[in-house]
Amino acid sequence: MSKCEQCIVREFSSLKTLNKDELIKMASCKTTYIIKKGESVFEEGDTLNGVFCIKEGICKLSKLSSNGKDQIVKLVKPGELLGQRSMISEETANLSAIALEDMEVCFIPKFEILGFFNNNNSFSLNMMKTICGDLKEADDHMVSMAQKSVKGRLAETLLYLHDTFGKNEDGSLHIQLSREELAGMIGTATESCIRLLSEFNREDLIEITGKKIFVKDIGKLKRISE
Amino acid sequence: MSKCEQCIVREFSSLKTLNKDELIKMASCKTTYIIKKGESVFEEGDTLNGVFCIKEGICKLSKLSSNGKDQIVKLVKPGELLGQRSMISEETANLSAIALEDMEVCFIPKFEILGFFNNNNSFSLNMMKTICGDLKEADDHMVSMAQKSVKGRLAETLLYLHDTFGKNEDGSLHIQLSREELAGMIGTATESCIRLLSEFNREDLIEITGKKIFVKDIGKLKRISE
DNA sequence: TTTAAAATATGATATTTGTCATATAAAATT
DNA sequence: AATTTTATATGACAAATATCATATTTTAAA
Repeated sequence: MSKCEQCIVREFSSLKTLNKDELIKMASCKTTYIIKKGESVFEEGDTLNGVFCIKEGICKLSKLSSNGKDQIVKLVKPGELLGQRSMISEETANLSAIALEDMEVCFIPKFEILGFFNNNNSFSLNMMKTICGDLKEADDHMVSMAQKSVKGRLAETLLYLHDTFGKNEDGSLHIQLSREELAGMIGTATESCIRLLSEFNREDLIEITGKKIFVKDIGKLKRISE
Repeated sequence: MSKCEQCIVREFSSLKTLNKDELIKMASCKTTYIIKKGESVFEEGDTLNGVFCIKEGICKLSKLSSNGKDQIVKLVKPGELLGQRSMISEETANLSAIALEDMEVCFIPKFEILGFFNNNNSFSLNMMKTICGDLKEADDHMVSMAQKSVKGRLAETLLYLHDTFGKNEDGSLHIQLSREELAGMIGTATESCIRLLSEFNREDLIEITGKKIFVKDIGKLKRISE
């Protein structure tokens, strides 16, 4: 059982407000899991009796739409928590969490989190702020979906991936999504997504080499996204 | 200064977890405002040093998109609170709140709410649950926007208005939006919205008499929305 | 009441996007 | 290495949606 005190990712989530004793207590309750790429941390409809803290690996939060397509609602990075919403609402999960890379996550049981809520006000407030941040993101995302063209959404998403997950040494986007997943993020058909990527490539906004995507003209992409 | 204890709408929001003393304290801090139809409670970018509790009247929460159109993100009813997100995040308002009917709202200052957070755990938890509920709604709404056709979204929205705000005595939808506002809810051009309403009317899914809309075939609308 | 302005409605047309078919390339399996 | 499966790519076409023009109706204002 590793010590939570020393875990670097703790710095990024609401868990940073916990004191030494609370961290020790948490370390004794937590369970660590390895989730392989493509596997789920949890799925829509699952009951979550706690939250997951991502130590390593990126995952997608997606929802199956009534038309049979998977919409990716959000990408989640190390340091962030998963499943707070369902746990707090006492509802089953509204989204599925699927690993885009091999992941390492720690599960922290509900009673532990509720205990922190009761005894540590800055923890509650911090968690509330995080959820409020998610809400703002979701509202903004909704407006994009409703008001922007598919092309605008693709440009926006490429910039988001670039800014949020960074580049590899060769300059390509660090995060590698399949065309189907990218289409699932922007809410369009896979073929449309591929077509627009080719168009962006032709117009030198990006460069495509196999699975790798290089963002070449941030300014123009920004203009297209607006 | 009216007493919050006796205010019926208190029953519907997180404020229901407050005890008698807290309510008396709140009553002495609050300010009541009358907002006429079309006026704003607050606008995008405003700094909110507290929350508004809606005593009467419905309002829309909308955001101006980069294409110049207003997207309606949510409608808010009496009993609900406005502005919690911005207050908790300590950010300026992300959305504008505009009255769709004459409204009566009470403003409760931030220090008061933060005091309740500190002293009343069930208040914090309840507020957290509300925000989590908003987040779930927003995620679901986003998936609809991304995956459904305009027709599906219109059907969905009509059912939502029907189920959430009810009917007048004559059977027409209680809430009356302009075609432009309805288009702003479903994220489409006003003309497209009008055209589809006419189509629904022709196919006897709804009946249109001037501004009044009568939902006639819930089953078919449900099918179209999926 | 008359006039002006705004909202609703509809047609014509252009653009965007989805669907289906098919080809090629890449990855996984035998 | 050969074969199968899956992912990517592109063309052809259909369907959905936006835009622009204009008519009509409703509402607001003079």
